[in-house]
Amino acid sequence: MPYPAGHRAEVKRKIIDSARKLFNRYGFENVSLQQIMAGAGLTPGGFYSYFKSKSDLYAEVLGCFFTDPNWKSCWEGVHVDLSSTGVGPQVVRAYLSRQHYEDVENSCPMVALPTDVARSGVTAKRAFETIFKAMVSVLERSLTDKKGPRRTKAQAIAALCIGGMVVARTMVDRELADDLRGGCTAMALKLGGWEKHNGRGIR
Amino acid sequence: MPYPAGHRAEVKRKIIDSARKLFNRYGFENVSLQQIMAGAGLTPGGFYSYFKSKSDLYAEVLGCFFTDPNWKSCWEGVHVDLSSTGVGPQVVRAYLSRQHYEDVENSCPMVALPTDVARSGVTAKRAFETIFKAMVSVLERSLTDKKGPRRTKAQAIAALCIGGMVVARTMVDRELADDLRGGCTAMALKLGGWEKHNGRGIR
DNA sequence: TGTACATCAGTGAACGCGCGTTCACTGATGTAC
DNA sequence: TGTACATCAGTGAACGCGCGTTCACTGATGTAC
Repeated sequence: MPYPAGHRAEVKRKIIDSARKLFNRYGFENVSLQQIMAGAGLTPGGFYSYFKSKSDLYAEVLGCFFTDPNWKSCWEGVHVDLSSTGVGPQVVRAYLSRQHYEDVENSCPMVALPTDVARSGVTAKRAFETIFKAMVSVLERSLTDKKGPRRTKAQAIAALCIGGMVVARTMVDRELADDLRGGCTAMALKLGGWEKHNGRGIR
Repeated sequence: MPYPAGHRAEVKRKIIDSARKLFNRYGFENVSLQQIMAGAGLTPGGFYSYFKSKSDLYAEVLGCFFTDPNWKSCWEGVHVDLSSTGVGPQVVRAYLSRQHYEDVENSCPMVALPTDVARSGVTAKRAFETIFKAMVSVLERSLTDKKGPRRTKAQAIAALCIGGMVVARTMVDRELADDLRGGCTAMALKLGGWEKHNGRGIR
């Protein structure tokens, strides 16, 4: 065993992390293996001892989204750590936040890569389904009202968050983008029955 | 004048139309000029007598979206031709319809290309802003309730329609995609105050 | 502790390919007479 | 009506380039003694 035990695992993580950031910024097809490997401090030739092909990397990157500490807390940890009803509005606000808008590299892939995935193979799509279902599940658990199908409502809130951020990122007018993010946040909270009614109802 | 008057205009329209369909299906960067020109019945060399560069074509394609008869009726014509209040639910239903889901080639670019535009230059983004504003404007005009900022509501409905369809296209499970489209339609209609209350309230 | 060795992570040049773009040329067209 | 011509829309081969992928090789590492 010429190298330490965890060596390969650590290097693989570095490659995936480099790929994730580059994919988020430029999309699947607009990033070369050379760029990905350079981001991990390596040369292009080494790639194929870690992955079978470039397209195999897609699904691994999307899959590792769940192990990324940035987001793990959102979809999995939060609804255990915090009060159940408080998670919904928290996820909505975080998702449509200025921070998420600006931090493209660490963005949720559903915002940065949905059309790339729509054009990709089954593996990438399944990874996306898993992420979306997790988001819907977290939101659904946090809904308080009894009437109406709760899952439908949770799906719509998720779609509103994703759609709002996707469209905001296409705008050149920053003010319009902020306006859109704010409006979607307000309406998502309203849909979930999470709006604040203290005072005049305006925050 | 060795060729008829409208000749160049017609050929240019053919190139743009071919590009629009290919872009919708594969994205900006994943389509070659050769494919685009072949789609218009031409060879690659001729491209540069019509456009300055490939990236110049992006904005022209997005811009021509307004002149495309398929969509023109949606954003511009409809609210003149039909009763003002009926347009909102009509746009929502059409946007999230099975037909729009399946017909990728003739899709609204906000569904097929938002992340591509987010990575593109200012010109493409401005074209997108125009399309989005038009959609919001049509929806806003159709809102009936008085309370609350109507533009905010219209923006959210648009984001919900776009987001729902974008996410639906990423799913491999067709049933899940249909479910999502249906749910987003219902919630968008509810947000706009357009849901039907005849009978038991279920359609 | 020190040396020889087997292992294998990573290198970097090479490959065939398709890309965006250029340009000298072809040939279909309407016009002039 | 028929012919010669000027125009210019479109052709297709060529270019340099960067891509994904391969592979013979290098050299850093832990182990054996």
